[in-house]
Amino acid sequence: MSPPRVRFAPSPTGYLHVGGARTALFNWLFARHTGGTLVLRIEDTDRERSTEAHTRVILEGLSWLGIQWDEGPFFQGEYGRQHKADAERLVAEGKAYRCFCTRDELEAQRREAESAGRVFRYDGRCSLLTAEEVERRRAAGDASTIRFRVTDDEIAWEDAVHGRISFQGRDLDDFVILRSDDSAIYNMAVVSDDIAMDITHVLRGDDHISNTPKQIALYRALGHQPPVFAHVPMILGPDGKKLSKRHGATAVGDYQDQGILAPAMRNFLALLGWSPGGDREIIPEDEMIRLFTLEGIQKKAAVFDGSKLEWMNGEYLSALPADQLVGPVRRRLEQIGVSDNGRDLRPLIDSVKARSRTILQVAERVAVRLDPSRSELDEKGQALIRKMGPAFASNLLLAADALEPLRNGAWTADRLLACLKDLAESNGLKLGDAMQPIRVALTGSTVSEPVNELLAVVGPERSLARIRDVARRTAGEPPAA
RNA sequence: GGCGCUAUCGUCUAGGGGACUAGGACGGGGCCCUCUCAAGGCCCAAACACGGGUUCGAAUCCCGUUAGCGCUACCA
Repeated sequence: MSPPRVRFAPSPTGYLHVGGARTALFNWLFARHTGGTLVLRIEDTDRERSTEAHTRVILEGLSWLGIQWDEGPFFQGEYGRQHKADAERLVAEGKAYRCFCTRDELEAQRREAESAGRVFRYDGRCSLLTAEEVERRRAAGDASTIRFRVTDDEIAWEDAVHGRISFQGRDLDDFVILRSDDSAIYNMAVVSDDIAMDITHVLRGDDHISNTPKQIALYRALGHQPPVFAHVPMILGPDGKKLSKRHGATAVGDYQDQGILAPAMRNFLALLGWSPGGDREIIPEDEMIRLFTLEGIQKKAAVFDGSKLEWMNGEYLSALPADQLVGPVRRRLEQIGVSDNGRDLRPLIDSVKARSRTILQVAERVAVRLDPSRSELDEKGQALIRKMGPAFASNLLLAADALEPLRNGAWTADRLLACLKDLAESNGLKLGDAMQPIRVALTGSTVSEPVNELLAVVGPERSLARIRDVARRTAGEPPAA
């Protein structure tokens, strides 16, 4: 059997949605796993809503996620002649027919059916037209569409994720395949293109299940073997409804902006609706490709859980060498207007990345270490100052004096720790009472890397200046109640 | 309404008739470690939608019910 050919076919009517991104990811994983080919096709036949900007954003999103396509991008809009030719061929073979019903007439029929409590299905009246009548009306310039003639047989297929799915032909009506302006309707265009591109496996959202019988009927009418269909489940918001704008971030670009790492996003998305079996959570790209199978795809829709994404991102962040974080962190620093003064950011990144979950957090914390005066006192920091009372400022001053001698050349994490321990001991302080005020002074918060390491990355000048500054400004605090 | 799909902890999932006292992960809670936090270690709470079958035996197979979702355009 020749290697599979799959495709990802987004319409450029919006940004790259996480659902679309996951569909693309599954196609890519399948292609890589099987040694097949991934074709990218932009379905831009909806002229009203498609834009080049959207196309570009979608392509960038895919690239960011590390999804490379092997062929394309092709633009469906360029294949209009083929779509039309296929539709007309079906008419010539009697498998489709010209329909002269206008939208208004159709609308009236629909309303009538509904008020009678019936389901509206096109009754096929135009299929009764004689060849002469059709010719006469076309010659007269009457607009017409082409409708596909659906037979009553059962249409079934073995879906790679759902198993056997079947529809009855009589539940379908004769659907339009070519508009009166000669452009193809989605189902026609897709089938025509998938045939032309030799697509062997169609992996797409399961909201397309009800399109599938129509498409299979078209394949058969066109004399082609339908591909294997694999309908992947939808992604839902926390309320169980289809994920949409009102659930917050839904575009992959949003996550990129929030400081999510591409490998984390990819890992998270892969596990939404697919499982290699067993307990795997963090799965590197090559493993993922090796383990990916259609059988591992879930039937059930999955809820997008942002907190798990963040956790996973934190895992990737901690594991990533600081080297690879310098670029993104520097970009973010520029965005928030912080200069790195030409400093090597790696030690700073190393000291904060284990405690961070996004690049944004890393950058924020690096910024504070670059310039402690940027820190903002948070609630816990305020609570500590209240609790310690005058001791907060006086311990700070004590520390500054003790640390002063290390200023020239001895400002290392080891020496700083030893010095702080001595300080606590000789003044009868608990280690925490010596350390915490420094932490708060430098970061505004009671949470950070070990204080000696913090001091080391901030450096002697800024540390000492900041400690004394904060000591001076808090010296007037009232004693604890 | 019609047609279709789906149903295991709050969430993502493991599970393919006995290995199930239903496992893991996120999130939540507790303890240990500890200058704080994170990490790490240990522990706790938390699920097979319901009802019928089939079977010696059912989370697993079948049927029904219920619920959720999708589609039902000269949109894609």
